[in-house]
Amino acid sequence: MTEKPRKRADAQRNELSLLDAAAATFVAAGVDAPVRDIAAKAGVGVGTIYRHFPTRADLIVAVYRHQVEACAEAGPALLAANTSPHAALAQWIDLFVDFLVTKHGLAGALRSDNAAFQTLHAYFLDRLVPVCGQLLDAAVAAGEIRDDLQPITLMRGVGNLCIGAENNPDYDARRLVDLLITGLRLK
Amino acid sequence: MTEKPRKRADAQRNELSLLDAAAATFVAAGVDAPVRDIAAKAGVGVGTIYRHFPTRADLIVAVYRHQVEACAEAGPALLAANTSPHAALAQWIDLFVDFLVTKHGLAGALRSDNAAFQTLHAYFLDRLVPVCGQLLDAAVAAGEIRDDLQPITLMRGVGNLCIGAENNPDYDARRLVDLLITGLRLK
DNA sequence: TTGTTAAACGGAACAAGGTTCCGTATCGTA
DNA sequence: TACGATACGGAACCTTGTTCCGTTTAACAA
Repeated sequence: MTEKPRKRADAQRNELSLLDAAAATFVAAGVDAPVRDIAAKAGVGVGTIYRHFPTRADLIVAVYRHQVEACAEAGPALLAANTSPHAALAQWIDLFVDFLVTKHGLAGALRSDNAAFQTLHAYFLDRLVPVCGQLLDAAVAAGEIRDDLQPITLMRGVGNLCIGAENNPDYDARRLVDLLITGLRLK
Repeated sequence: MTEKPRKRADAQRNELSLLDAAAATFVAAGVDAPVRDIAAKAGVGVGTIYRHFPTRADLIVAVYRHQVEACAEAGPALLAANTSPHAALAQWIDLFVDFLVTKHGLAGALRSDNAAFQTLHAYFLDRLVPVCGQLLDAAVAAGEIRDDLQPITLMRGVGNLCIGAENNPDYDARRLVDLLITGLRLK
């Protein structure tokens, strides 16, 4: 039962190089950076990228997995630390916005209907929507907000608002997200 | 002074065909449809497209100009027809959302930082931001909403919320825009 | 009508990026 | 050390945007 087809040493090495190179390239040129650039920076051929990460989304997910996990785990923690669930929700959304606006092009990729980004989309949604739902439910239960907004709609809306938010002087995504969360309140 | 370098008959004809073909193609395949497809549908070579419409944005603007103008003109009309400027604002935004969500891919194009879409961006902003500003000012003057939101930020936010809204069952852009406008209210 | 010319046309050619494929190199093991 | 499986590299191919130039055609004057 315990399969153990351990990967070859060179394959493990390359996977690491690729992750490093991708992280660096994403910072410098955004998550849409050419595959060839990433391969070159990692010192491998393009074939090697596709072997390890069949789609760009797989690579992006691998690079940001830790941060997404951290965000997901912050949800319950914030709920526990705040007396007002609405405040916890606002803080959590803020965390999510922080994450998105510092990853050049990520919000846009999340939105893309390109098949290659399907995995990315699915991962973010699977991991974060339940957390968002928890916060939303708590706020509804506390009578702080309206009860007719689906977690997935909120997540998508916030994601959309973050598109193109990086270093754009006359577009304040955080501000808009804040208005959205405010609009959620009853009364 | 009155220059009259009238265009050649074939050029005028082709421009019309192109506009028709583009409109049809945009409906069927979105505003990102391949240039070659549009050229083929119009029965002209790709060179002819570029001669008439140097960038894709020029073509998009030409196709949707009438509708954008109509939207712009609806602003003052709604203000005059409503006793509450906030209600007028909500209705106007609704018109804008209607326009965007029925044009597959347009909201995304509006957001693109690709140089080719610069003109599109500029046209929409030039034409609609002042109208939005007028509505916003009136609502502020009536004491209905907070006074610290720039028209351009609002327009961009609404545009962003409309990205990917076409036939997507679990994403209700209109709903989110509504929350945003609600969040604007004082109290 | 016909000749001349500037305007406009078509589409081949080129560039850029994604993706596939297969001959070659390397690893792990007997 | 030899051998099979695994992984690698990068050329080649596809799609889409964009440019360029030889050819066609509309406009107009003689």
